[in-house]
Amino acid sequence: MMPNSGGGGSSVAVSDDGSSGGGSSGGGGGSGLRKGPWTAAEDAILMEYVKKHGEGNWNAVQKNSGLSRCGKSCRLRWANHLRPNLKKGSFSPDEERQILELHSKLGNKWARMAAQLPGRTDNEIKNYWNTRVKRRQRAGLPLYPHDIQKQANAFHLHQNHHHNHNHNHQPRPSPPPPPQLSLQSSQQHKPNFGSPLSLFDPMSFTTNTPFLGQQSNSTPFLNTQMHGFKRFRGNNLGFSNPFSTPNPTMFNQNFSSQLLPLPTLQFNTGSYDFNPSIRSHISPSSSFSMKMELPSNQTDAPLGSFNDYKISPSLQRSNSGLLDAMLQESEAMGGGDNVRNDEENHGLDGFVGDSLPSGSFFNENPNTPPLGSTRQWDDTSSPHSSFGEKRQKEQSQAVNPIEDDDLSSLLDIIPSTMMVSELYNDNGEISNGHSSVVTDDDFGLNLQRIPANTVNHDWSTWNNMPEMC
DNA sequence: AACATTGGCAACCGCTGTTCG
DNA sequence: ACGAACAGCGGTTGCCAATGT
Repeated sequence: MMPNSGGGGSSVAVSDDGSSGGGSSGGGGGSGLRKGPWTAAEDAILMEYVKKHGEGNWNAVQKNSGLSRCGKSCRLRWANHLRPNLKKGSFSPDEERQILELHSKLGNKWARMAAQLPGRTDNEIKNYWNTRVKRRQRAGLPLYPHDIQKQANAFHLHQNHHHNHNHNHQPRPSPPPPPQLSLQSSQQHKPNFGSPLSLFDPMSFTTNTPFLGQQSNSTPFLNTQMHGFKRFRGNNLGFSNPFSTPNPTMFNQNFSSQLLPLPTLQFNTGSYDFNPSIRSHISPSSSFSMKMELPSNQTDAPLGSFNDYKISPSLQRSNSGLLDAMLQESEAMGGGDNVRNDEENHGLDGFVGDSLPSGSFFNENPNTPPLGSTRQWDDTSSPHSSFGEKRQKEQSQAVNPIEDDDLSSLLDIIPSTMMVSELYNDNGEISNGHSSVVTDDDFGLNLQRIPANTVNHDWSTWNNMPEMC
């Protein structure tokens, strides 16, 4: 698909209130703030501002730089497009699987998911998921492969057990949500799929399922768990520098305990067990597909180098899930001990061909008409999907320098063996914080529309999916 | 060729939580 | 204790391009 050169947010407009939502976070209150797509000039201003002052205190951007954008908009633009080490382009199969696994465990906690996917933003993940949800929903297919489902069950059971075990020791500030399909806020009006595994079988899913009954009686994830960390801003004007090195001490003291969910969601595993009789042996030996693109058409201006960013001791002052991700990525990319050499991992940890483990991606939902024996659980049917890009695997594996019980339990469930393409292209990744420009001629784009009969590997169904699209 | 549908994505919106005076 | 300011999260919107009919 073409990069969105037009930019999403409709036409450029001038905001009357400037305070897009939330309290006063918009700042500036109605002084002709711009809305809509960002221009290169605006990007440059914002980049320059962050370069000088670091992240945080976004409302000061407008005041100090003359940028006619609300602080909220600045933060968003920075976080999603301008900050260093952002990884643009399609999700790799590894990343896609990670998203599945994380979503199965966390639900629509995009920011936390993004924290586990270096270089990816919550918005990206959210968009990916939403489009995928729509597609799979239309197709009546399960969202989670069997193995991920099992992992998620194990995870939640473990977490629940862990929680129960410590029940008398930890305050539980969040009351259970009302029975509903998701754990989302009351602003949600449309049917949604926020709950972990709630989309497992959309065709047969009803509010009477045991799963929901369990859920309704359970405590949701603690949405506020991160705040103690996120709000760890302090004495340096609230600024942080996104280009500094993470402080391991801070991680040990704050990160893990704040980041981790404490889900107590219970699952009725028996009700959602798939028939694993048919297995898909996915041989991801596909062509590498990775489009690199500007964050938008507005960022084609020279954005300057980050090399001269000052290293501020105020790094972790203002924080976010995105910063978490950055910190992790920084750790991964900085040649730390956790970083594994690319060369070591090529074609190793992943499964290849018939050795692909636990890939029983099927929906044997009795309510769903059989689609044939070749039906597979199929996510990379997404035209946005890509294959290969192995280095993301290393990144994802090297993500977490943090260890504690909860996080370990989470990470332990995520298999170290991810699907790996046999073919890949090392050029297909941004690692230096600049958006690589790959034109629409990028082969990855072309691959997305390859007819099934021209793709000579088992993943063809992922690209084709005649039943679905 | 024209129109409709779909996919992708940037940006906005509404809300909540935290910090600070 | 209270409210304003701030920061961030998750959901939604709306545009554009590609694809399908």
